[in-house]
Amino acid sequence: MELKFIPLDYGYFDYQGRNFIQIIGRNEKNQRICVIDSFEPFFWVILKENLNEKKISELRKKIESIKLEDSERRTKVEKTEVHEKNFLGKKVKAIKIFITNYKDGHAIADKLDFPEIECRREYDINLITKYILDKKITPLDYFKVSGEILSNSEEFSGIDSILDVDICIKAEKIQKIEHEKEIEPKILAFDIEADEFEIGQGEIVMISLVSKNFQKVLTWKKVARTKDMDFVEFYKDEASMIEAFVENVKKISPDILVGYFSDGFDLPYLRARAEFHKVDFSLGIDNKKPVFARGKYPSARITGIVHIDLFRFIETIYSQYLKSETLGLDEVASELLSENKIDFDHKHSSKISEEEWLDYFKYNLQDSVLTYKLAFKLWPDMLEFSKIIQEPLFEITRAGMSQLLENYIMHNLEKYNEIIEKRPIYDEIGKRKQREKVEGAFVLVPKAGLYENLAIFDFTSMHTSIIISFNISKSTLLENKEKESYESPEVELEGKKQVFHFSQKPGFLPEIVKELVDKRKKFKKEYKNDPNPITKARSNAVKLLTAAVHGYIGFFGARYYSLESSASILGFVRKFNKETIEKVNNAGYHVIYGDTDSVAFTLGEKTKEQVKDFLKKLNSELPGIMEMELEDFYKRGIWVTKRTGDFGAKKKYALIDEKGKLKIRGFETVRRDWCALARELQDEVLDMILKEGNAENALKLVKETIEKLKSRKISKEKLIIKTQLKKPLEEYKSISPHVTIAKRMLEQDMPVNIGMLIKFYIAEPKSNKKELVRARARLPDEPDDYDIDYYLDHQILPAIENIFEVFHISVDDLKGKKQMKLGEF
DNA sequence: GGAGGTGACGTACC
DNA sequence: ACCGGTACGTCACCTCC
Repeated sequence: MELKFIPLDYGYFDYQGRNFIQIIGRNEKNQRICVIDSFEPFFWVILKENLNEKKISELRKKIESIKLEDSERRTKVEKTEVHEKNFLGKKVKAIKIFITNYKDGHAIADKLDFPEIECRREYDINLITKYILDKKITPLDYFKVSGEILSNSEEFSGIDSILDVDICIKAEKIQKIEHEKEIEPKILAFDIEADEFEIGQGEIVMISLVSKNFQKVLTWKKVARTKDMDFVEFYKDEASMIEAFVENVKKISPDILVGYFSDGFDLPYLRARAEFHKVDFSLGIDNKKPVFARGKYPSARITGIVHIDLFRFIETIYSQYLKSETLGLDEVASELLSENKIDFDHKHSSKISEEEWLDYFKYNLQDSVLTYKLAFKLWPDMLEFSKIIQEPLFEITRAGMSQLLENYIMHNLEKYNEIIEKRPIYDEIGKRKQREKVEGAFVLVPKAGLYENLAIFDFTSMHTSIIISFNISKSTLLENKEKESYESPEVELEGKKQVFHFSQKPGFLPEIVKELVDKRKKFKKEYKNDPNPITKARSNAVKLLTAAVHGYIGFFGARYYSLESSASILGFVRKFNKETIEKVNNAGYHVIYGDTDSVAFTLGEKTKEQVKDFLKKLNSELPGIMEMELEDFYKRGIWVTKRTGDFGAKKKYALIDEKGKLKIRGFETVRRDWCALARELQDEVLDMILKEGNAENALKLVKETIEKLKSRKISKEKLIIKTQLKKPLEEYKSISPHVTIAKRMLEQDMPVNIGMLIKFYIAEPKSNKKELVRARARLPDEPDDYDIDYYLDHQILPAIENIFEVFHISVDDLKGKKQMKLGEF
């Protein structure tokens, strides 16, 4: 029997002490397929140099006799093989050790303390990753599998009758085939509403479910049905509502179950309530409950159904493409779908009036509708990440950038015959985290002012191109200088100034990164020629991976961590930026500013053509694949002074291009922790100044705004300050306004969660005494008067003062009041 | 008891 | 534990005189 399938979900089970892989996927007839594949687990020991054949064969005998007696299984070394491999770029002899059960890899490795062994590797890799590496059954590709169909079979303790699949096949051979079209997954979105925010503390009032041609809200509240409530199903109590949820999931049988923050809220809540009522919560196609992984980032895994928490994917990966200031469902849906959540004032279900229930149901349904639509919107990105990195969707949607890149690297090492380096253990991580920081990039102090006629050059993928051009990595770092080697600029590391040398023999990591850069170019072109969501996602995915390489090398949890490499890369970054600044100045331009990989300068008398020719010349002088590009020409730009000190502020500027489009960096306008009034005013002031080249109209606007503020004509909405709560309240050493407000919210039984934006405004002091800002902070619905002086001195003026200073206009001019002279007292 | 420095904190840039 | 260094600015907190 032979059939086609696309792998979606990977799991494994033990049978007679051995590991078997259980892949759940779909075929072209849209049937759900389970493929069971064997897996021969193995890891490596790398031998010390110069061992003779006899020694090696003696060692193999010793290794082959290893058995694990105290294990719950009978695990032993099944066989060994000797291979010529590479490890960290060096040729090594290694023994491949096959064992009965991968889960005992650690225990067996612990017994391998023979003096002939240099080190043991690849027993710390996730079993599924190891399987994909070994057999190349990569997620979301098409495969042809031949083997025995299991139907009411005794095989694997009757697994085929337990699993809810259309076909279960025991694989003999699996072959990748050319894919016809991308899979269109069956997605089911869900969302719950509960009475208490604390998980399990209240009752779940309703659950919404949305899939293709399917919209439902399940509830147990006794509400009089109105004609608009067709989508609502009523149940006798919370327990039977949860049962109905499980039944619906089983009936729809989706490939993907998607929620928004469902790892942290919806699924744990459902589990807690199911446990409370002793309701069966077996969502898996194997009739098992979801498996919850605890930790800082909890996750919920369901056998056979890929559970995706969209919030997780957006937070770690997709947020860089978004403008949204918060990553809540409402704002993200608004940006990506131009659709919003339904406005509904959340309250305890006991306080909801008869008429309000319909709105609450609609609200709940809409959340699932948005989640469903977002899942489709982001599907190309999840698909492409999964295919490029070759890891399953569940992992891809939860991994950080470093994890993704590391997986990409691991899945691309075979070509280099490399044995995979170990993950740092606890002690090592501790050591790495304690080390002092390496010096970072260079930022040029700008001279404050308004400038005309500018251009910006920047290096394309600077850190990554340095890694490739100078072959920088853990494995290419030389202990001693060699004749043919790349030399880093002098850098300070561990208190001493030093220079590092890297081999000119290409290392596997820089090579893999180079391939990534080539793919980036290829996919970018592909997208240009054929713009669609898939080509766009593909191009973006490699772009993100390419950009993450330097961060990965300096990340304490990385397998290929290398502090020397990181310090060297940053040394080159500083060198090239400084050199460029100098060259630009020497060529008769005037450099205004530079940060890390960029340089901004005025053209003076020079023409654009001259600038472009000059760029060509600069590029011809750059080594390796390093390259600079013209970011753009700008009509005007403004740099301001710091509020403390009278020199130019870094990372704070505004530019206007020739089409009149503004590019604002660092200013309060782009900071979400400033009130809308200050942000909008600053934005308009910058716009006027950059368009007009002078401050006259802007000054008028400021004076008008100040007058409005003073006469309380500004709505309170514009004065709300939003600050994120970053940690549990009790961990704050310094009690700032937003912490005070969060505490008050808690007292009023309002939901307070880590990560949420705390909103408040500043009211007039109650007494004459000078009160702390936090004493004057109020919740948005508290009815006090806003503090005019606070908003003037702490929001409006700080936001615009330094801009006007460029035009020699002082604060007193701004306030529009004649100054009190000393003589008047 | 007010001035000024410093640390904690949040946010942005690259 | 889940990319890191540079930088700005606010507010609370502490010390000093």
